[in-house]
Amino acid sequence: MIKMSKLTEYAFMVIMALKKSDLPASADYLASVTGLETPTVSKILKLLKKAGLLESKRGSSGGYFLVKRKHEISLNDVIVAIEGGMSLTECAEDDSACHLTQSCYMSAGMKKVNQVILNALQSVTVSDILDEKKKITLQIKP
Amino acid sequence: MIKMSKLTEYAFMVIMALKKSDLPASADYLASVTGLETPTVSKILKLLKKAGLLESKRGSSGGYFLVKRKHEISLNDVIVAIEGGMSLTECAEDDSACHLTQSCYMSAGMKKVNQVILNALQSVTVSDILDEKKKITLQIKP
DNA sequence: CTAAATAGTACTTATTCAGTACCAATTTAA
DNA sequence: TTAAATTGGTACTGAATAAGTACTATTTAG
Repeated sequence: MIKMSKLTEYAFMVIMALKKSDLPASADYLASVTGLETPTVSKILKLLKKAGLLESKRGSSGGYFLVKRKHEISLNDVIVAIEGGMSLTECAEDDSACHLTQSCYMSAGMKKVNQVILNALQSVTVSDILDEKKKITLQIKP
Repeated sequence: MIKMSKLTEYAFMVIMALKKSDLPASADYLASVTGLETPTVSKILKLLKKAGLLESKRGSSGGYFLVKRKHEISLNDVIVAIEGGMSLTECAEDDSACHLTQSCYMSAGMKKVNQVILNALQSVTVSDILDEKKKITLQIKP
């Protein structure tokens, strides 16, 4: 089964747990709210920060807080932050990644498929995922 | 990086190598054509057969042959055959797969995103991937 | 100064992936 | 009828990746 890693799933839960308030939330607090282990939450928070999705404040009463609203964070943003993105094949994003390039001609076609999937992932935001009532309508252009 | 497994990539190469003729091609022959190892090709062929994408004939001058045309085999068919499909999260296809169902509400939204990706994978055929000149135009409906 | 919290690194364990090996069953062709 | 070619199935091994854990340094508020 092709799927996102557990860590990425957890990342959505962590983002979910972050309120829009400017008060930083500690890794410990987020762990207790989500039911995940603190080190796991901590690892996720660092990756999300590195990707610019949230900021942190050190020291006592420090913690993490979102710098974007949930409807400004796409599914793709989170996937890129945690596992470096999504691409059906290596060659579709880097032609030199395959030593069979000479005998294999999937690359061009795969790129197009990847683009479609990428568009889908970019069109859906975290807030879309959380709000079950909102209809997700996607406009995919080839 | 979320991506298909190597075996799935190889599966496309193997299908590519199969001519539309009714003459069966042996695993050995397909290995030499694709540059892959025979046992690897053999494993792929068995999975593809199990999924109904091709048939086999035993004995001397036996081998494997396609039962569908390449434009009738979708990207999704191959992914399902080799690795059981694609679903961003377990919960999106099986609610019982997650013990956090009580506290996590991604499921409904994820299902929608998965549906979009599934549509994309079903809309593209093997022959689309191989023919670089053909424009892939997708009609995705929410 | 002290407590609380992030930052960073390194390590361990579990799971999956990729590849290999072997033998049984079947069919064709000589 | 016999031998060679080929699929069918299972089991195994090593490598790569993922997941979780542990420890220490750094920063900040009070």
